[in-house]
Amino acid sequence: MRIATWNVNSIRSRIDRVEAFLQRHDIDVLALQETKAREDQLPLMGLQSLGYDVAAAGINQWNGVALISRVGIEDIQVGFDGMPGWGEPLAAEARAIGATCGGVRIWSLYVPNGRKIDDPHYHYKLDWLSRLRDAARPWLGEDTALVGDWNIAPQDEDVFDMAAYANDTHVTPPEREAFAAFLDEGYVDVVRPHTPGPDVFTYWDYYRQRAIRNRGMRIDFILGSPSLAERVKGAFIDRDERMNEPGASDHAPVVVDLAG
DNA sequence: ATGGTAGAGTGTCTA
Repeated sequence: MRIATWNVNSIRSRIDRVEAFLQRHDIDVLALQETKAREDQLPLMGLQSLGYDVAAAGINQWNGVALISRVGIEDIQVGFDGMPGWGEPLAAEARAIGATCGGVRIWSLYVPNGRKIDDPHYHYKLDWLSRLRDAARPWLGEDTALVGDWNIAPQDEDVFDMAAYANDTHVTPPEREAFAAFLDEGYVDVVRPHTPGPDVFTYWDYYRQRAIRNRGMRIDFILGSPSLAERVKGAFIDRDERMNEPGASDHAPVVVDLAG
């Protein structure tokens, strides 16, 4: 089974590229972030004609998450118990949708950006991650994948220029500690072992021609529970999808192959 | 510190 995650930056403006991506790489399950569409705005026809079912959550033009699957979508959940995600002053957004697809529990996650380190959204980001970790702890014993845009670059090697991000979000010690806490609990970065070398970026800002200059960051991750990690046969970052301008999302898709 | 680009949808907000 082949699963992927992609911050698509509007599913409506890029539906042709989504469908091409699914076909080009023979994807079974695709988790999307920043769909920027309500459920009633989703472009479903083409996806359904390709054999995919869609589960999505989105309530405004900035966020939104979705799961696209051709191996079933069961037990769909939006958010989870005890976790903010709906209706709170800083959180009137859809940032997590989970479902069981082909026997694997997959969560499409769009971690809060944090904006600036003196912004309330920065603290909301850390709190959101803490609650996600609490929610995800019981899932360690199942085949679970936590995938999406984490808005954290966990290592210096994950940033094109650390000096450019001094005193900025995505690289602060508390954010890195929040990410590392998932690994400490037993979740595994299942992509890095299969992408050796320096080309690990998954995101290149639209500004300043950062894609063609390869000034990017690694902020999109697929974390697997131990049993899921044992099934991983390979992984890759579809850099070409990002580099094929114009019309690209600012993020590249990340793909993982599972045995069985 | 600021600004650069892109997408939502017309006012800016978000990233």
